[in-house]
Amino acid sequence: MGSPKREKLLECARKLFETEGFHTTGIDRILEEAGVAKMTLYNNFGSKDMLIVAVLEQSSKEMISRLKTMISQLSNDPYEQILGVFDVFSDWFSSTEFCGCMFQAAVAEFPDQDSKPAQAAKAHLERMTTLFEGLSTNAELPNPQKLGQMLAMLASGSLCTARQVRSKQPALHAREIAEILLERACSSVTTP
Amino acid sequence: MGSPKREKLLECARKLFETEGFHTTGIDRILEEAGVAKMTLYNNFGSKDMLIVAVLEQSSKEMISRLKTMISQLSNDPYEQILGVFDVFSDWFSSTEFCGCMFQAAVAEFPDQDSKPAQAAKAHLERMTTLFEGLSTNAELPNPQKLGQMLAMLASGSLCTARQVRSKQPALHAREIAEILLERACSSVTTP
DNA sequence: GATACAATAGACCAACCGTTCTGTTTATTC
DNA sequence: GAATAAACAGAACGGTTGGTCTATTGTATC
Repeated sequence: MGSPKREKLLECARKLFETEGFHTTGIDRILEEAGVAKMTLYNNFGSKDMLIVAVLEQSSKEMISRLKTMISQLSNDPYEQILGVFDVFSDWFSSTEFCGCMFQAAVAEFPDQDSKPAQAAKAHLERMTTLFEGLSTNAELPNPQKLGQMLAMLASGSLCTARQVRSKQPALHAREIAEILLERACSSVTTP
Repeated sequence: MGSPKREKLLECARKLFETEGFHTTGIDRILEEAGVAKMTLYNNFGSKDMLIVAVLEQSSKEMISRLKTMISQLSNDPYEQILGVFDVFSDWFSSTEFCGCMFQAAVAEFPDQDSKPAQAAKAHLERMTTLFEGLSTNAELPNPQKLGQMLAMLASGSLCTARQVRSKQPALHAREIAEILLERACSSVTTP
């Protein structure tokens, strides 16, 4: 399932798409960076768009699973794990490599919602929402679905703000808001 | 200051950029839609990028001023006016024309932060933040700067979520969170 | 050593891009 | 009515794009 050339292609494409955008980075740039022939790209992925989709899908799954392991390392308490997501974001935003969220970029660069890249980006949003919803359920909070959507929106907001201001502050603010949100949800169920 | 041809160009360009993206819509599409000769574009704006900048600047000023008048029509209370922003968003998201926030799209399509379009998009974010900060100051809430940043982030989150789910729900959720935030900020100053 | 397969480099393609240039038409102003 | 300037249509420009084709090279397996 993953030939070394294919992996190299995915890795370089991801890096370039992340830093320079999807439309702006040409096929040739990717090939040059990966040290791979043109036909290997087309044999493996079929087209540039499908390469983009493959990059998005791989990145999404990788990000979600990494997020899950990192927050589970931080705490066993699902309540703390929710806040942990924003701690992970905080570190991410602080790193020099950070240049915004690929999936938000994909949504913007492929306005046609029916296009494959746009659908891949949407799938990621749903995974993030499901992640938050699951954590809210584990924390036995009321209305976990709504809370999941709110937290995912908060995460999106911090991501797209961080892209512009290039600081960890949006993550800190989002965490603070999430804390208030959880506190309220918690007290609404423990006190009448 | 604004020749009719120039206005027509700006209007059509805005519509096309909004619905189909900046890179994807070519010069020729805009000219065809506006019924304008190529040289009029280059005489008025110099380049495609500068046309984009002009569109972004005009749209930003228009949006901010429209937002201000709409929330002032809703209420005189700055507290209610803050929430009013999300009511305006709610209507916006519900409309069939809604296809996401131009400025977030610009940020994604121009990853180089030093590029003119990216700077124009950043200027808009600052205007939004300043708007919320001003309203928070008027409402005599503590730490209006931080609150302004939080509310702007909330607005961004609702915008980029709405682009994907195409519903008013993100606006409703953001409004609810904003309400909680204001309530807390308010009580922290009235009660010890 | 022969066969088969994968990957290579690089020429090649049509299409499109943003931009410039040319020559003509229209409208405004004196 | 002449002069000036703006807008026009459209050809042409050089460059880039995603994608295809060809012919060659390496590398396994039998």
